[in-house]
Amino acid sequence: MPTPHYGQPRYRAIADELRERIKSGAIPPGAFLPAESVLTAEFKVSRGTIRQAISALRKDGLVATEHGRGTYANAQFHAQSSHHRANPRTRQREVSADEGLAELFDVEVGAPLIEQESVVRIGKRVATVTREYRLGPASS
Amino acid sequence: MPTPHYGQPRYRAIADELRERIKSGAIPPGAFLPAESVLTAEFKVSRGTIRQAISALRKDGLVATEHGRGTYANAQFHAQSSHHRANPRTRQREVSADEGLAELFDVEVGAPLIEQESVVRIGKRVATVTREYRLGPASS
DNA sequence: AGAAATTTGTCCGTATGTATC
DNA sequence: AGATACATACGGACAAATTTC
Repeated sequence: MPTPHYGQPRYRAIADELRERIKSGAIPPGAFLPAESVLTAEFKVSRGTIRQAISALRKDGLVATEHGRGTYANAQFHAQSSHHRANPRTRQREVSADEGLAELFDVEVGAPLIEQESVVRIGKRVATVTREYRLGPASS
Repeated sequence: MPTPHYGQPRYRAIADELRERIKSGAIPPGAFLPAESVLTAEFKVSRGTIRQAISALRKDGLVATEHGRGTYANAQFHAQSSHHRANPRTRQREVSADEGLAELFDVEVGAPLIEQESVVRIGKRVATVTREYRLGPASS
């Protein structure tokens, strides 16, 4: 009998649980989370649900995932003013609309937008950088 | 708010948008479309709707899907190779690297980069603007 | 060097329940 | 009632990157 989702969806509950483990230090920065297969066993949900939960954490910048390797907790505090590059392959932040974006979105210059930046590396070299813009939350 | 489908259903609007991206070259022949999960995020619709849209493109022969790999644009001998540059949703230009880009690409601030901008409209509204950066020609 | 195992990425099909036009 | 669409969830299969043997 699949899928009653009264109240809170399971993927969100799982995301909360994992977030807690990271913030509490049970999963220290840099350490890998259990594999998806392990998490499905632990929480007794399907893999898709686990992936949904992890996806939420990734969007929050809490974790990063690498194909064939795993998902690990990010060191997210003390982010800037350091001399060496961590590896944020994707990053979300709020920016002000430049002239071009303002015109496209039909907002004023300087209006808040959400920028999602992702970096594609080939080997160590950066191949492409993609910045995707959406309207900020303060818009209907 | 779920489901106002005045006039055109959303899956058809999304199919049109994707078709446009392919024909405009934003998704060149052979290139993969974003994954279903990415498209759900981009268009803010459910997976079922995305699958409906892609299914339409597949029926038109515009794209092909391979299990476990993804969906890619077909090498579509564009019929008569005519001149349809009416509504360029995508645009390419040369820009100067800002601080963030310069660091990622490991070039100086102000170095020339190629920016490819594409605009996704849902109905008349601009949903997302994507700017993709690559190194300019002046780099080997 | 090569094969196997592990792990994530992606798609397939299906299902339940809700809501709106 | 029917079509459209949402969010959630299942289980399966194949693909691809990485690690281990």
